[in-house]
Amino acid sequence: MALAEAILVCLTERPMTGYELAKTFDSSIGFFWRASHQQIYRELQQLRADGFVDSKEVIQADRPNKTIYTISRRGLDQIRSWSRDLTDRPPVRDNMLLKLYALDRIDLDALATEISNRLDRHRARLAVYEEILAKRYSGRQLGTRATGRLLGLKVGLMTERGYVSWCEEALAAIAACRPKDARPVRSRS
Amino acid sequence: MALAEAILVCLTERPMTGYELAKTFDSSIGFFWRASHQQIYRELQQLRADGFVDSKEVIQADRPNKTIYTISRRGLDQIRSWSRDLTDRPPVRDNMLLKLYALDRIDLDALATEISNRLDRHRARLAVYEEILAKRYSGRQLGTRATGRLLGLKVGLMTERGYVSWCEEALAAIAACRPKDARPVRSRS
DNA sequence: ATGTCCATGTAATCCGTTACATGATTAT
DNA sequence: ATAATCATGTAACGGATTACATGGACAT
Repeated sequence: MALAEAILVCLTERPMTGYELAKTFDSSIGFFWRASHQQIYRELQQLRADGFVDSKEVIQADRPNKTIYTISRRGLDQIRSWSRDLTDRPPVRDNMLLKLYALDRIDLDALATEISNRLDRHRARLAVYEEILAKRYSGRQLGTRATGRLLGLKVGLMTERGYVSWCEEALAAIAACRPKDARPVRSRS
Repeated sequence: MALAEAILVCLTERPMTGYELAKTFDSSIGFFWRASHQQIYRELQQLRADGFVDSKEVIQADRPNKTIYTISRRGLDQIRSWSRDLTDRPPVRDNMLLKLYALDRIDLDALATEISNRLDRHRARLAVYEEILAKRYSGRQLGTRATGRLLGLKVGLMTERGYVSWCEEALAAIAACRPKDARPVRSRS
């Protein structure tokens, strides 16, 4: 299982609490690996038991106490040894593709709405990636770490760009499947 | 859960046994939704209990008996009503991207091997998709069902093409991270 | 007053993977 | 002989999702 390694990888950046990790899994590393706070707290117990992280409780006045986790030497070794396991691409399970596969049996309006929602999300995500690209990776010499981040970012850019244009094409193709229906509003002329 | 609907969608094509369904989930529909035979047999029990499929046992002489499943009226309704649930993109969890994110902490040779393996797979899958495109969707008028299938195929083509060129770029970038190492064989000149 | 942020958890359920099991037929 | 194909399952485990729970601080 790789949730453990995803957390360890985060902690190579800096020591963090479970809460901060959970937030990180909603943004940066979350682009590659999704995890909820419940998963993270559970896994942190395990990582501590295995000696991959050290923990230190910090008593706070106004706020709840917190526990800061730091990656240990054994944790770093674990990342390296995990990196030698060759994995395959993750399995695909996408409702939208399933719906397309049965396009003649489903509600086309609902699917059009779904694709349109996704189009919005892909555009928004693409904008985020393009901003990161411009701000952090423009025309500089990159070290190993930054090279890896940039390659990951490029997977994201490629994916989002691909889906943006695919969604546009799909919406047009699905609209063409219903030539008899009234088009969704504003087709009054 | 959508495994149920994935099976129902398959059964809109024709009645099938669990075994045939399992094979289908290794090819055509398996490009969009992976499922093992154990999952399928378990789910078929449930679908029958819910009245979404009808089953008929066929006694065979030379071979083991088999059970043929047919989608029912209620099953078709279920597909339609499921198609109205708006879902979001599936969560990403990819070891390879995680390794990239920690490129300075991992074994670069192992990652290069992993990416190279994936490159082979992406090329092979792309060839399959291109053949399907040429054989089944060249220059004809398409009905609703075929339109959906073609749109799905295009997602596949886009994905595989993107990854093929990304893998090539990534291998070059990772090789450039180790300028001091002996290049993997045949760098004798 | 209502909601968001900080900060951490437990419990139940569902889903997917891996391993184990059987047994005849047909192809190399 | 050996492997693949046909055909169907059970059992155990582990990971992910969803729901529930607490409670103060601070902003609108």
